[in-house]
Amino acid sequence: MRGACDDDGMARRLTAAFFRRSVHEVAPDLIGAILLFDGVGGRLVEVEAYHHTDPAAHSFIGMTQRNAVMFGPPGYAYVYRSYGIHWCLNLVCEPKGSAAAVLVRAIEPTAGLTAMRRRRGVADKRLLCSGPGRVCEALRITHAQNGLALDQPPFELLARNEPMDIVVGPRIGITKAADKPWRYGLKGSRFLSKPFRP
DNA sequence: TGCCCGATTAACT
DNA sequence: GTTAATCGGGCAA
Repeated sequence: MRGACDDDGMARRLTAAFFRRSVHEVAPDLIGAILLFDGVGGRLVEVEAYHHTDPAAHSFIGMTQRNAVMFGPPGYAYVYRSYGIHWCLNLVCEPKGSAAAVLVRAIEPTAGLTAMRRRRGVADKRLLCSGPGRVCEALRITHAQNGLALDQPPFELLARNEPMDIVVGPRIGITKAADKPWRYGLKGSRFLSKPFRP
């Protein structure tokens, strides 16, 4: 999948076709893409891949009320409650039925900094979106956004227009399949939720 | 119905 | 480094 811009130089909007591929192709291709919600957001610098054959995935046990969106078509938001406190945003991938998704773990803030600081209650730019729960608080994403299409407002998702230096490592905060290197990040970014071990 | 636990975070020592 | 906060999902009973 080419990550370049359109002929007219404008950033390309990511649609379902972008997501209808292996979650392990989509995840690294998302690094560097711009994710906005109501105009607030920035550059994706850290994501993780999940798939229904993966014991760590919510979809591993089969379709339930909570994970139903994961089993639907690609290009939609799956939002779930984490630890009874936080919200986490996933982008559904692969053809319908794969129940695969990419977890958004960290964003480099570029738009709506004032709103993010107000919502998060912190001033440090590095603490605004460095973690899946922080991303949702900064962008004000909750269960109300579960099932929304990613290629239309209030979401806006734009492809990166240049190659990125991607680093890979084990996923964070899981106990099952913890050895799988399905965490992807932008090399050298100061906005990761945790550093990648060399 | 009850119990256990989690794709987390912030505030501790 | 450790731990409390906080609550819905999933499953056993």
